[in-house]
Amino acid sequence: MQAQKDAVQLLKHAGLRVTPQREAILQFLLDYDGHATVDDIYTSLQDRFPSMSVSTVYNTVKQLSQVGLVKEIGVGDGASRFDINVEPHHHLVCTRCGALFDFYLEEPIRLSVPPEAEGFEVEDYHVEVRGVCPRCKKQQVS
Amino acid sequence: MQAQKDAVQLLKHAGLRVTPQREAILQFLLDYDGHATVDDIYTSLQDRFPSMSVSTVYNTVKQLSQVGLVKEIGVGDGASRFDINVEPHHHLVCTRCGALFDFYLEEPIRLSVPPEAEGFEVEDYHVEVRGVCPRCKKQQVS
DNA sequence: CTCCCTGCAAATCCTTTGCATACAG
DNA sequence: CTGTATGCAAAGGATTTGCAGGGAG
Repeated sequence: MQAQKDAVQLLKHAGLRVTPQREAILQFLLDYDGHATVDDIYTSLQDRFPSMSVSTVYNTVKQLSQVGLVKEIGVGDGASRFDINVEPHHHLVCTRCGALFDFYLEEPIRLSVPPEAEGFEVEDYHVEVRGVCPRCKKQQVS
Repeated sequence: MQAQKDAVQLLKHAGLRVTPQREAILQFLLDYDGHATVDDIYTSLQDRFPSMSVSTVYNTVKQLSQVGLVKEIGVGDGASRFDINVEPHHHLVCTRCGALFDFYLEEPIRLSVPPEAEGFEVEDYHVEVRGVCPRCKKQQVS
């Protein structure tokens, strides 16, 4: 099976031990269309791994994100979400329903740092655009 | 006293009832140099309002941010922070020490939204730049 | 064989909620 | 007066931690 092998390879290549749980979690994220929360992962894998604990999911996603296989995105309140898309990209967040969409910047940001932060070494940045998604716009009383 | 009056005026102007706690909280934020957490506010006002409860602080900052007197910023993990600077601006976050700096964009972002989000109505956006602040850079073992 | 991962439960942190009382307008 | 804010305590959700046993390399 191609997909399963991918997860294993990715883990090995990242220098992580390959355990059934890790493989399943990574595979789940690879297949998942969207941005999964820890709970999404945990719940969805209950069938196959009834004994898997939440902390394992937390441990795993934390390590996956440390080795750069996934990206943690924490927008607004509630649970963090995990994104298999590790390319630099950003997010639209619907303030009504919480939906999350990826988007890309047409050009990189240019920032002017204040004197106190002179010399700040930028590692990464993330743009969170808040607004109303098309679906919620339609449902608005007009 | 000039400063105290400011807080009262701001509250009145925003249509909020003026209570001693609200006045103190808003005043604290006006004077605070940085981005205070609920706990910062709560702790700092313990002297003057030993009986003030945490929920009052939460209630108050929530309302202040609803009327636009402060801005809530939630970066990464941990507690939300509140910013008296309500102009559109963005933040540098130090991944080592958690320090937070304001910055401004030299020009607004231009985004390309994906087809699924066609028609997304942008209300606001916030850029979170992660990296190493000058102080932490110096302390790095070199 | 060794060390890391897992599972479990408890703990922690941040935030919200319900309700009775007190106070601003 | 009336309605809202306050204080208190308890609940809630997300995440972390400690520890013993199990499995990967």
